[in-house]
Amino acid sequence: MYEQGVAGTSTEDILAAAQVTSPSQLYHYFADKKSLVQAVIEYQTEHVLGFQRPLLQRLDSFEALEAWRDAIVQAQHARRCKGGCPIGSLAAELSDADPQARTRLAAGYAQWEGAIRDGLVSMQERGELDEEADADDLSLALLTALQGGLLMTQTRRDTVALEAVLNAMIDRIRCHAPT
Amino acid sequence: MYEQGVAGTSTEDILAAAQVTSPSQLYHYFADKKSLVQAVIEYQTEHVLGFQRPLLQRLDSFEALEAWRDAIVQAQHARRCKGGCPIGSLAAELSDADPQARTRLAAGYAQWEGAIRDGLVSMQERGELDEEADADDLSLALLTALQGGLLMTQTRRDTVALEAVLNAMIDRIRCHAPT
DNA sequence: CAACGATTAGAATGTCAACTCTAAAAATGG
DNA sequence: CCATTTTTAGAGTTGACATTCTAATCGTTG
Repeated sequence: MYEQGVAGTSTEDILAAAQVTSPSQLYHYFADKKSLVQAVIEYQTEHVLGFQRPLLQRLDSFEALEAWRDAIVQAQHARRCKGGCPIGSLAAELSDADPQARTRLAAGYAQWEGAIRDGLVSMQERGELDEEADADDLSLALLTALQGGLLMTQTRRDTVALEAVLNAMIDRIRCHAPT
Repeated sequence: MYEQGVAGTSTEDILAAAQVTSPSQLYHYFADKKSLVQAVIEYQTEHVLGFQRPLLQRLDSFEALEAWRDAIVQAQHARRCKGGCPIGSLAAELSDADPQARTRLAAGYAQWEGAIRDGLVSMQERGELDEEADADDLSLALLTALQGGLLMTQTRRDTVALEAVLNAMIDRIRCHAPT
């Protein structure tokens, strides 16, 4: 579903990917495709946060913030700029069509945003960032910029736009740095 | 297709929207659905640029930049935060699946980016913006941030994230303002 | 080992979507 | 106004896809 989209993934594709022979297995564990998609959203949210949290939890300096940026850019290169964001791709396809999916995707974004905010707050606690900086606002803007960067990466097949937004946002955060 | 996605739009939906009774009409003017989609991409690109250009061509001040931001936020509210970006929605759905579509969408983004850059350059010419500011870089980052903002708007059903990125980017550009 | 629930096969069904075909109507133009 | 091309109707074909059904197998427990 990440590679071909939800609509572009048939039950047969799912069976093949799961190395399973009969659709009855699929329908034994999932009521229908929609509830399987819900599970996919949860799975991808875990996947993304599993990748992001280790990087965000040690946000103690601007170097760490740049390392986070580099890891993301690096990951896109590794998949040859295909695929975009696992959450963002689902969000674009499902937000308008499936209200339950939308709710779950919004929750995933909220978690992600929270992880970024925690990182920025820890930078504030260490004195790397001005106490007056609005961590809520900056984390939301950073995540949003990242979403745009990943979409542009997917369409342009290069990470130039992704690097441009992330650098712009990091520079903006740096405006709030002390000293 | 903007409302339901390309995959979610059937030939019958198209006939109904075009107030046409027979599929033979559709296939008289378009070879297949894929080439119709190509036409949709071109149509939406024109549509977006038609909305953006008037705002971007008179970018002579930060007030004008803020007016651009406000018009976008306003437009999202008008459609109750549904739909996202007409180009971005297609980009997310088609970039990986249809190489021709991807190329055309990337070209659409390039045009849009160019329009933003022209606006920033005109600000430089009027002395509102430092000559040393990298208009290429800023315009790409601004468009990318906007794409993320529109996607987040669609999923969150509010424009908070959109406003946060756009404000962040405008503030960053303001760092390059003289005086 | 018997009985029962959980799991799996695999064929089958019904729906819907993309596209085609034949022929009729409508426009065009000499 | 006739001939030719363009456009439209509308039924029909084909294939794919989500889902279901019956029955078989497997695992577990008394």
